[in-house]
Amino acid sequence: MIISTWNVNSISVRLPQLIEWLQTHKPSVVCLQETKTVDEKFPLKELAEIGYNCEFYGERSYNGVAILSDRPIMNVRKGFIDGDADSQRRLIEAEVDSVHIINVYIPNGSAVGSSKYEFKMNWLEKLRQHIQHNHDMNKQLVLCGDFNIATEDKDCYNPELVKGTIMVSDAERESLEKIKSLGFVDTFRIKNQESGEYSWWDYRMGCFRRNMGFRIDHVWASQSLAALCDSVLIDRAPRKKERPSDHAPVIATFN
DNA sequence: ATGGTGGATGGTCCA
Repeated sequence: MIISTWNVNSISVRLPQLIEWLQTHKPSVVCLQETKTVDEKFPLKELAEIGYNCEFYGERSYNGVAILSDRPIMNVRKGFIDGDADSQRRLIEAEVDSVHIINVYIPNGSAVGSSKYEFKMNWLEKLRQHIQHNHDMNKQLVLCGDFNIATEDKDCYNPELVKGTIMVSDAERESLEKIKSLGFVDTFRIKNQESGEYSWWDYRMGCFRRNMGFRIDHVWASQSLAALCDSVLIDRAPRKKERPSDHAPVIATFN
């Protein structure tokens, strides 16, 4: 079973690339972030034509998440249960073949100390409480998406240069670690301890060409599911295309 | 310290 995640930065712009990518890799599940479209305009038919069911939670211009699968998507939930913080659509969850999937687009946070940073920190705490109250870590559970946090120094291109800034600050990492300590494993790190593998590169300053990136897109799994993890790959191919998303897909394969 | 680029949108906001 392949479970993947991809911040597409507009599903309407990226639809041809997404369709090609789905047909190449045939993932059982792909979690999308930054779809940037209202639900009425989600390209349901085009994706159904290539055999994918879709559940989505979008809004105009910003944010938006979706879960696509070639299998039935069950028990879909959108947003936080208490309804708060739903002004931004960043969370969708479902079950596929008895695997519980939580797809998140964690706020970017702009700059440490800004109001958006405060929103990010609050959202992280809200996510932790949500998982603690609504999920069973003893089940097969996935938390994946664009986390907008590089968890270790080796997950960014120049740790000294970016130390303490957005996506790598201690407070962000600690808040994310609290979620991880509920019982998640970073599947990418099960078999790969190397630095220099990133999932996001800024469009500006030729960052991709110079591999100035961050590994901020993650597939985390509960212990029982992580034990079945075969491989995790960051697929840089779509990032090399014309008009790419600034993020690369992450592909996790489970037995 | 600033700017660079890309998407949605229709003058800026967000990343």
